[in-house]
Amino acid sequence: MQQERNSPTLDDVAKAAGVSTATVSRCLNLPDRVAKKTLDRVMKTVDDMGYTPNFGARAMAARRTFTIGAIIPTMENSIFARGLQAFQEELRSRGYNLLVASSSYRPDVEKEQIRALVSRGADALLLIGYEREQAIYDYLERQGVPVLLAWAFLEGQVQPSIGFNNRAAMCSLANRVIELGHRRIGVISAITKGNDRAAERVAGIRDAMSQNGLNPENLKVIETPYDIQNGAAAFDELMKADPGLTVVMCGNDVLAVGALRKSKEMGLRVPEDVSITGFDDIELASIVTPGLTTVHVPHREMGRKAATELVDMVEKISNGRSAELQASLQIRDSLGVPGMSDTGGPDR
Amino acid sequence: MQQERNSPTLDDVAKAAGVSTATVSRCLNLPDRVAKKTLDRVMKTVDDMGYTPNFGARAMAARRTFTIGAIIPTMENSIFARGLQAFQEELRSRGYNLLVASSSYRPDVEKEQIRALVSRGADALLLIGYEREQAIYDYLERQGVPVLLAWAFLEGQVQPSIGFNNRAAMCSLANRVIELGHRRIGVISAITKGNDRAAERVAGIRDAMSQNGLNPENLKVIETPYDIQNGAAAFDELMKADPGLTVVMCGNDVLAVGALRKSKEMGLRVPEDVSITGFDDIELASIVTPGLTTVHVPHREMGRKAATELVDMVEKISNGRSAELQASLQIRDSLGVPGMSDTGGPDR
DNA sequence: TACGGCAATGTAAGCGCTTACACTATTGGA
DNA sequence: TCCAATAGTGTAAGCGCTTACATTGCCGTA
Repeated sequence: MQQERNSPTLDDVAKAAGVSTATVSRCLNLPDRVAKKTLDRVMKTVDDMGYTPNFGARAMAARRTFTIGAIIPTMENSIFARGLQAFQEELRSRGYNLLVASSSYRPDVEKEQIRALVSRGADALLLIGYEREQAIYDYLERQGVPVLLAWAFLEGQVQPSIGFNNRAAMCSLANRVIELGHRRIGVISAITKGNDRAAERVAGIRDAMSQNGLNPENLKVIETPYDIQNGAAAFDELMKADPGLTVVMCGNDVLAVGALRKSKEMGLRVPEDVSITGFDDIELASIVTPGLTTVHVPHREMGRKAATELVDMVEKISNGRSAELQASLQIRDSLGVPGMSDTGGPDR
Repeated sequence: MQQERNSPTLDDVAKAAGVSTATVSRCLNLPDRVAKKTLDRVMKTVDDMGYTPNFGARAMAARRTFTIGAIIPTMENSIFARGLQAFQEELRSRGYNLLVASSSYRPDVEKEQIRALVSRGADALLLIGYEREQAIYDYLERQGVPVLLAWAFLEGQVQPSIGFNNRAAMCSLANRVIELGHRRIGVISAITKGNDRAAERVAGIRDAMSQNGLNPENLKVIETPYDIQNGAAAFDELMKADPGLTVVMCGNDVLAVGALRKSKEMGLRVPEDVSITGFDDIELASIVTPGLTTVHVPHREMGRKAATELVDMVEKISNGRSAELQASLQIRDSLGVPGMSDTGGPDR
């Protein structure tokens, strides 16, 4: 069961090329410290032998990996995909690699993944959102691993972060909703426990209600895991509990798409009978019919900025600067004025 | 610029617990070879110090990583997400980890990623499709790294693979299309160069044409990269070049969704004016309106089987068994009979 | 009582690499 | 002509872990 790898080592290459291991190593890492002639000969040998350096050994000796780890809640859906793509591209252009892990929105899994990435020698870590045990931040500090948070930005937090204000963004969408005349609002949120983004978004809706003289207590909220099916089920539950709802605001586009689909099944027209809004502006939002009114998040910009900042942190150019990006409303057709329906508005 | 990590090492733990490094290592890896009392004391020390083993060092000493690498063409879209998720779950239950990389459908990038994963000590590799330089297989063989291919299955290939017959699957969909009366078929395919799945799918359509007495030469094919926008553009081009097309078969669902959207913009009704089909049956396929008729691929099953087989290969239980899975037609509303339109069919 | 056997632990040799330091030519300036 | 500076290369000490082998102490048995 012992793996019998006989891949060539630095030593093998050195012998074959008739130089010392130091020289081979230099050819690979600091080519201009080596005579052209030697370099050519060594590189040819490297190619001929199909030599690949052993990452573990290299990391151990050099005490760096040029690898940055990122832990996202989910790979299966595309919320983070675009941002991560940009993150990776930027990282690569700076000479770093990306190691991704996903936590399935589970704090215990995230913790495990953090240890795994540290164990693998990640030079720094990108994490999503603020909310996690303090012990984790302590651990990371002790290990000397810089961390940057993304997809969230809150004044006065200790941890450096690149993101936007989820609460304010959702509040501004809710204001728009209320402006249009909606009074009876239902909410389908992701599970807020352990997920500050989700919690902040719901809070943003309540803010808007208060600002407009509505009682936030009246807000009906259903929490459910990130999944189209769940969005559909939640919509059903919400509408059955209160058929007078004129708008259902969803914590993310995926839930909103589920709601949209369910509304169709229930024979409700959107936005005539009921309006639906999302959050994130993933590609799907522009594809469904009607197009989803949502909050546009600057994923790519966030990914790019996070990458440059994190590299700066690793290279001690910065010791962690936060940046707030702006999310904007993306108005499409799924949000309308209440009471457009022939069957009579709820407030007649 | 030198990272001054002072994270505790095995040695530190050993000293603190008053035992040798060997004992600490055993506590971590073979707990039942250690006296209960010692074990408890050591584990407590490990916890207290926040010790995390250094993966590189461990890999080097143990000559195994319990990590399996997978290189997929893209993370951004969800074709592979579901399969990969299942792959990972199964891997985890067998005590292995997954390391993912994406190649952006570029052979050179894939090659680089393969080296990177080998360099990181992957015990085995999962690759998509057959088509790549022989040199890569040779390299992997020399390195002693088992490989399994997925998402494709072809008789008589040397490499073990878990997948389905793309050609036969698409052929069966095309047969259905022709059965319904379609004669003028347009195709939007992914780039076939370096992508055997894409090429096989187009070939499958030609097979069906031959079988039904149509001339495969007449098939109009546009190749374009995997992206909704591109699908839309290709649809536009196809329909402008030949407005008489009654059906556009797409190489995957993403392109099909693009085509669907474009058809709407062009004022063409689906399937009355033109039918559209996809391939893969990603979630999106059931969400768009009309629902996409497509080929259902057993992603999860494929991921699961690939994981068990790959682990068996690493553990020398198997030296590579192939398995063919069945893809099936998923009939929805985007495929209809030609000439349903009031505006007159092409063959009036 | 003596001793084989076993359980628990320790000792130390690497695993494949980087890099500080040492060494040898070579070069150019005084 | 001599010497300092410099370029090119080699030597060897680890980096943090696993594991074969050696050692120790204990038990049960003859």
